Amino acid sequence: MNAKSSTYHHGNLREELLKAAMGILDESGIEAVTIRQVARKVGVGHSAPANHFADKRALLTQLAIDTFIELGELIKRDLQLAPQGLSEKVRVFTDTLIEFGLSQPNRYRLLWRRDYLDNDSIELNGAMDVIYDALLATLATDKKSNISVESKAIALWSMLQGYVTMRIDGNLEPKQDEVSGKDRQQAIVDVLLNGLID
Amino acid sequence: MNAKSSTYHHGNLREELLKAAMGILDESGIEAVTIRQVARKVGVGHSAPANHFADKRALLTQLAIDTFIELGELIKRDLQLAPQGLSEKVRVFTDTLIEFGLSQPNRYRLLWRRDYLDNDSIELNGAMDVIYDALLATLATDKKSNISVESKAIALWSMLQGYVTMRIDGNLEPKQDEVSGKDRQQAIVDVLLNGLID
DNA sequence: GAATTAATATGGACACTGTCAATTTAGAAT
DNA sequence: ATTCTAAATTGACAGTGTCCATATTAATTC
Repeated sequence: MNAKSSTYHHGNLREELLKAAMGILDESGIEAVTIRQVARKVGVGHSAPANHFADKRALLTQLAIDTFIELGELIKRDLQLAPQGLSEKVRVFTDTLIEFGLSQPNRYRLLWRRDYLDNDSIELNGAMDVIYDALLATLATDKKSNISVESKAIALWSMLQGYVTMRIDGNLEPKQDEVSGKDRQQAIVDVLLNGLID
Repeated sequence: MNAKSSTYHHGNLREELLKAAMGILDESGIEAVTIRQVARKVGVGHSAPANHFADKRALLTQLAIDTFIELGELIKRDLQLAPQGLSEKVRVFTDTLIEFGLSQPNRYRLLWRRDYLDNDSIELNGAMDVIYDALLATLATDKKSNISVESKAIALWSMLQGYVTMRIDGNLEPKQDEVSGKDRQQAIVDVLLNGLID
């Protein structure tokens, strides 16, 4: 009844669990996110989370949804501030996404760990579509029409996905391009914009 | 002593464990590959594998090494048979890699699951380098020199990595390009070869 | 306001995991 | 033959996700 000791019913457990889980994810990676560990961090019994998340997958899916939303907001904001040209917008899109991935590696990784997520989640797919649609809309202004917008989007999306994953996993050094001296990420976007060969 | 009943010392357990583990991987995915399950399948105690693999990571790493070697052989063979032109060779490289990924999805996925693998393994990195070097060697014949070969290789490598992953995970339908009518995988290589915009 | 119902939290249990330790077996080396 | 060593065994431990019966509290109904 008093302000302190209403301990049994937490009142806000769902949010607290998500916050704790996200903290563990950031600090120690997805492997460290266990139901029991999250419960311990919040100071609650190991079965309490079951009232708010059907299973571990549901909890992780919510984390992924929140992360997609966060990333989508960033991208939409940066795209609006970007210069008008297509290549400038493409660069802003890639820069924002790469920057996010490198600064929040564990959250970014979670986005693609479909083995841990509920792939049929409407919310999850919707939050991802927001980002993909922003890319489609950007590329739709292109005049080069012998290849569909979809293929262009998939090409860029795929390249980014692969690049960020490899950078995060330490498979790729953040070196500069050996010829142009530009950042590697700028160089590979150049390749896509201008083509691989003459 | 007789041919049948020398049960205690298996004699060939390491190979059998690898075979069984690969079978489980193919059938049920990496999550299903557990030391105990593999041991059960071979018909041996749950601690027997410890004599041949220091831990689960070592076993999975060996599977990944074998898979990289297998894929490397395919790529080298197909590249030799390919026509001489650069874009033709690039297409053979991508086709072989995508075909492998789609037909052996669980093995392909394992290759990039660095959280499950011993990333410092000389053998593992060496087997991967064989493939990457083949790509570098192919691209080195290009005359377009305002971007380094490394950046080109990373761009293509990244795009393939992302594309196959998304295809395997069901994130991408195998539809044809909406304009050219070509296969999607051919279309995105077109994007890379010819550039995104005019 | 009292009684009932629904939501939420608890601790115990179960089957599973990877890994460790002590023990047994069998082949190899001396 | 005896010793040594590699390879297998079973048992144990701590950890996991999830289910279950129980306890507590909040909300709803009468």
